Amino acid sequence: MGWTQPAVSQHLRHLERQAGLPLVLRRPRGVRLTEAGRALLVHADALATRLRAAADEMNALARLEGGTVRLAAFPSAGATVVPAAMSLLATRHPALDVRLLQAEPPEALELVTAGEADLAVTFAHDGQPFTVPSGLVGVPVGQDPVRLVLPNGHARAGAATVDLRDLASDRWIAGCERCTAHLERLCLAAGFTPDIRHGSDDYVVAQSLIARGLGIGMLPRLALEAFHNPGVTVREVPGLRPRTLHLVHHREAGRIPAVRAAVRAVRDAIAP
Amino acid sequence: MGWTQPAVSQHLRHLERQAGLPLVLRRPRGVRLTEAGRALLVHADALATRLRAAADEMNALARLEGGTVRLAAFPSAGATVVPAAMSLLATRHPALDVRLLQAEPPEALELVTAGEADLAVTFAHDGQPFTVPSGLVGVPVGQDPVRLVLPNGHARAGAATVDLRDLASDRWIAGCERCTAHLERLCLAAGFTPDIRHGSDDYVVAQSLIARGLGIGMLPRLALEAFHNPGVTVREVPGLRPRTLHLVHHREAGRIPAVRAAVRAVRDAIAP
DNA sequence: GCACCAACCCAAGAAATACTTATGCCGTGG
DNA sequence: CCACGGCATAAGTATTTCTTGGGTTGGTGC
Repeated sequence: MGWTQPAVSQHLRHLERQAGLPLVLRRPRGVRLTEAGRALLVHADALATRLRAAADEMNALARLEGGTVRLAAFPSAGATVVPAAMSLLATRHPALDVRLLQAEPPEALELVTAGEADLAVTFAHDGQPFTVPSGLVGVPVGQDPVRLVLPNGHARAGAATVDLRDLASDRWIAGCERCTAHLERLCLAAGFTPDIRHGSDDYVVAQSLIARGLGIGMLPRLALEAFHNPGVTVREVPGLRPRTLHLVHHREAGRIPAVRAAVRAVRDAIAP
Repeated sequence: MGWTQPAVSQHLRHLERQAGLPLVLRRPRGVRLTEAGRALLVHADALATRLRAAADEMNALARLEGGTVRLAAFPSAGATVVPAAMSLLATRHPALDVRLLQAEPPEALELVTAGEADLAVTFAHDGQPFTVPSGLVGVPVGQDPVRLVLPNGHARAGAATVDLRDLASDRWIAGCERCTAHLERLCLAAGFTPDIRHGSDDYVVAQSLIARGLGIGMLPRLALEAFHNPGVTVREVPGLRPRTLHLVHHREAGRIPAVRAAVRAVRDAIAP
């Protein structure tokens, strides 16, 4: 073990003092274990084995040959970039256990705060302040353009691009709470108050309503990548700023290999 | 645990450096274990449990609430004082496991030397040098008077005591090797060479031979306590020195509680 | 909004522990 | 008889570990 002989002697003496028993008998050619010594050796071997097991497990976690990372993502990400990222992770670190929890950004942040998720995939619309609960940090990982979604055959569906002001008299289908707020702000800037008739944060539901001509709406590209109802037409609105995607985790969690790997994978899935 | 807070912090930092992973995440109201931290905690708990088990076992051995002591004893002791001692030990330390190995003194010493017995019960006749193998120590624990054994009806059986010189023309039954040597030395001192016809270190055999009138012999009191053939008469020989009983163990074994207890018990069994 | 408090970190020094070097003893074997 | 293997002891040094006395941060109560 790279120790000198007196070091061993002193350890032994110390052990014997503590045990209150002789552990070895000194004999002509070396020492011989006493009954107590043999008993202690069994325990010592077990302890050494356990220590090694602990070190092995720490190594495995550090080298991503094990461990778990829990992702909280909003639906349209959970249907697009997150599966892509999970696929990347599966090839890079086959033993890493990745778990997905579906949650809209506010709840996703709560999950991370509560320690029930390691990483949240969130978004913020342009103009919305991107704030995270204290103790968490967020890193932007990409942008997601917002598109206008019209029923096929809508008056403006023929043009390549559409100006918001041309839609002042349309009926609207809104999305989640924050998306609705964003929509209202945009329309206000364009000089009108949108006539919101329905609301659903489910992009399949929203597209069904739109396809039936019950209104028009705005959906991010990710949602349209996840699902595109053939009854709707997608158009760009010049000047419409994309929403920003973020990854949020505990301030210190960036040092956890599993979290780092997940962050990298999501980033790579968004911008290959 | 009686530690100040920085001490804990430093230990934690050290552990994290060694593991290469964060073990806790610092949060508003205290820390929270990471996955690695939880994994390590499981190992730590197991280690602590094992350590306690080891300490408990050492304590049990030190307090004689367990453990084994192996006695090597010659037959006449094994039939008398050793069972008495074992009985004492059983009441004093019910959990102590006492094991008896039968062996004449020379082999008994070998057993102790070889580590196959912890304690040897031996004897030495007066005048015989009491030497133990180096590394072992012997403590005298009592004396065992040697008696003359005659067939009932022997010419000298009528007297209360008998002088050796009156037995110069008798036929003799000898015992073990060392007893035979002792007998020859005694007779030589009395002025004759004994006519040894038979030899047996088994005191039952020897008494059977004597009872049949095939010779006379000398037996220690312990042997006669163990067994007394009604066909023989026991007489004292004035001036005949007793043999000395010894306990022999490894030089350092005196510090082993089980051995100490056994020594005490044998001594108490001999001289209550 | 401010002060306060809890919980943690950091740096430096003090205390305790662990290890090494140097030496000695004992028993064995050539 | 001497040399050597194997261990013990003593003293000095190195290292580790703990405490003391500072901060910082973020939540909480007035």
